[in-house]
Amino acid sequence: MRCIIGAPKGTKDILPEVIYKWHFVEEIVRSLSLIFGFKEIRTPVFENTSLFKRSVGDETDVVQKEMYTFIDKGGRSVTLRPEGTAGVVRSFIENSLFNQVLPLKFFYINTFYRYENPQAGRYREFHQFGAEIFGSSSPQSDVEAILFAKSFFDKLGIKNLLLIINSIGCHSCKERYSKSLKDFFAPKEENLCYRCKQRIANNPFRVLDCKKQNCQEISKNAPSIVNFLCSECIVHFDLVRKLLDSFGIAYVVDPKAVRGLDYYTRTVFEFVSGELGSQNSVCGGGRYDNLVEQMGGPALPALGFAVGLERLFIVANQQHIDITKPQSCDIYIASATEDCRITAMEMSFLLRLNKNIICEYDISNKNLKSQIKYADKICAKFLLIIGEKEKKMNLGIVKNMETKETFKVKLLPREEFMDGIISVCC
RNA sequence: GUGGGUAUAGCUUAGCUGGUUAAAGCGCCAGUUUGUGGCACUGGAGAGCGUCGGUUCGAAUCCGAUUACCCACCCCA
Repeated sequence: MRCIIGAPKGTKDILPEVIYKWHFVEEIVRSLSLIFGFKEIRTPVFENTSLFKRSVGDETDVVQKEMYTFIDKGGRSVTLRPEGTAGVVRSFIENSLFNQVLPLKFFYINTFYRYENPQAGRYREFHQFGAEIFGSSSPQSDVEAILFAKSFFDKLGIKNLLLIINSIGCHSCKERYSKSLKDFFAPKEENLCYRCKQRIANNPFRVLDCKKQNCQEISKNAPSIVNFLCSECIVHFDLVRKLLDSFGIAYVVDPKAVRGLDYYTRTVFEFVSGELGSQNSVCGGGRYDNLVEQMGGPALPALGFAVGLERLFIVANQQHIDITKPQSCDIYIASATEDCRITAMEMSFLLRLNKNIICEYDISNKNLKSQIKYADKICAKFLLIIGEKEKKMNLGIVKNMETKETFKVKLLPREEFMDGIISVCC
């Protein structure tokens, strides 16, 4: 059946039958964050458009073509968040969190929005678990972030992820590299595409990403970032690698790994999976040492990463990671007559509210047989039958649906009833 | 934004070269004698074939457009 109005393109409902998987993953995020000292932060779903333009970068694809931007009734341009870092950085500065003891570590589980054509592992609304660390420039914090992500995957039982790392240099390295790229591209400007001609001036790194044939050809011989790293950046990257080595974390250095968001500096990393189809990245992140200052805050180093949860589930399913479905009904209370039905209802509330037992009873006037069938279908562990004769004798029949064993319990007094149920069912 | 594929009951599908009330399995609902589930049997509800338009005496079957989904490019998680 088709609803008159369907869900927007690229969005998905998460139905009750699978929500427990999300709860499971979210619970791992929360418990792990607690242990690792990352505190949850919640920021708005929408921000002022300029926030993303300035932080993510005006020339990036995310800003250029993927943002859900609209004018609100007050004439303000606002945008549904396409990523998590910008909002957290904004909040960090706006709430003067830099005055607290540093470093500070945050995590979030949020929805994000990108106007893209959906495909495997890509949606217009998607979920990310992300983490950010503010106030440390040391390689330890890079590895702290990487190990946090790694521990999360390990805890879930996800295997065979490849960790890719690279250094794209600090502000001054990028500056020098940028200048070199400009010098390289300038004489060839005529052969570049319209967009790239503009990019040379604004953001020459993006020319390297352009997929127009001509631009790609020209980019082939462009200088590589590797040759522009300053000694500090080289030392930093070496230390990151040494730390990873000493922890026995396998990784691959890929000099071409460049994150598509402008704010990244120095270490960038990514966890990729071979079980994902074309969108093979489950986690991406890196350092953004200039962003806080650039957004009006103090000059503080920072870094972070984000895990795409939809993609994570694809990998988890591929690897048959089993997440046990929680019990949906402990006891179903069936009733034979109208009068018994009321008793069933009373008993349900007693058990629910006093004993935390997941308890169901008939709310649709089914006959006894149908009620029992229903109890079976919802996988009730126990069945309590309130029968007419038994009720007169102050008794109810409890049946273990699996073993078919039956027991009798007193209905009154209430305390005795509840104790009786507990002793039989727990 | 571009390219390819798909579009039939809740789900998975059959409907060949156009022809009467569109079919099956699963699921759902009800019943199979008095108050007890999972099996079996019987019956029932449920789609007018994504949408709009065209060709035709006649279309789920042909053509066009459109939308959505799947996959890919780009980019990202």
